[in-house]
Amino acid sequence: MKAPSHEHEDPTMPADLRMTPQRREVYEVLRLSRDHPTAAEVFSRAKERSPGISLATVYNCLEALVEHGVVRQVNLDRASTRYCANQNEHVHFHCDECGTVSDADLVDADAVTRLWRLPEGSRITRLDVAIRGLCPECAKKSKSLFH
Amino acid sequence: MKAPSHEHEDPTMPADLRMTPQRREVYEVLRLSRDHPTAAEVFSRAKERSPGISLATVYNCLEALVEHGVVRQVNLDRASTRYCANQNEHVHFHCDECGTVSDADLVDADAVTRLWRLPEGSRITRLDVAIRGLCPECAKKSKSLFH
DNA sequence: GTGAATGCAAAACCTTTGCAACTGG
DNA sequence: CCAGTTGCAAAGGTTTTGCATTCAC
Repeated sequence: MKAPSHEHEDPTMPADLRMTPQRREVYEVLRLSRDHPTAAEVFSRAKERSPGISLATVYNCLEALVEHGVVRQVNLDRASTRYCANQNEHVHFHCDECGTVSDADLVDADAVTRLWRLPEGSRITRLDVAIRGLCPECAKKSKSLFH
Repeated sequence: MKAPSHEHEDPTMPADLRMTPQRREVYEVLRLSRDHPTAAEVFSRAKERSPGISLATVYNCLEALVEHGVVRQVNLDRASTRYCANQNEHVHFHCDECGTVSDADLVDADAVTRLWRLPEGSRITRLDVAIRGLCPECAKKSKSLFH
């Protein structure tokens, strides 16, 4: 039995997001990346398989994907915006030493809103948490310098 | 009895931070501001009392103050970096509607790090939390549109 | 006195925009 | 078919930098 031939119907994509080869490529790059690439990095990876693609288009595609909720933006200080296709509720851990950005999954969603004393009557729509520190590898190295 | 004349000895300032009129002015602007001004806003407020000050110097001063731990940077998405002199452990609440940025005190800092599954062996040095939503005023207005 | 900070302008950097050509649904 | 997307180059806004001058300690 063959699979149905409606291969253009990607269930992970919102129906109102017009799919172009470039958007597919940009999304594919992100789906295969675990390192939260910047727009420039997405551009250079996408160019390997789609040489004609332009940086402005990569920005356009990323914006469209973000607006449709398929991709998340990651902003850390003033550095270039990074992007990830991980749709789980998670926060970002940024290593001060090696600069890598990794995901940390949410364990207790209910407890989150009790951690801060918000003004009475305010409503929360989004939570951006960035944790900085040393990743396990760098923590081990820095420790070994002193022992 | 007069106060001692060592007025240059500001106990809130680290001894190794060389004080210049510009740094004093920039810090004073921030101390008197509750609205987390951007560098450009600090510049324009500082100019009122110190007309000779330059934007590059404001950036220099802010950098020095941040590095010495007297001032905190506030980054929200790609918007201009904002600055605050509030040294309490706190997070930032950003209203989607009116754009204001306010402080929210942290109730339980230790709990924060337990809400997410961090990589085994990682060490935390800093936590940046940005909460987005509607401030009490805007929440009230948006509610009244529907009732 | 001397290393560090200032002010100015120019550069760097990331991101957005204007526009003609093209294309997905 | 045609609104929406692309690619290019140019513009935009924020932040940094080079350098001569000035200043705080």
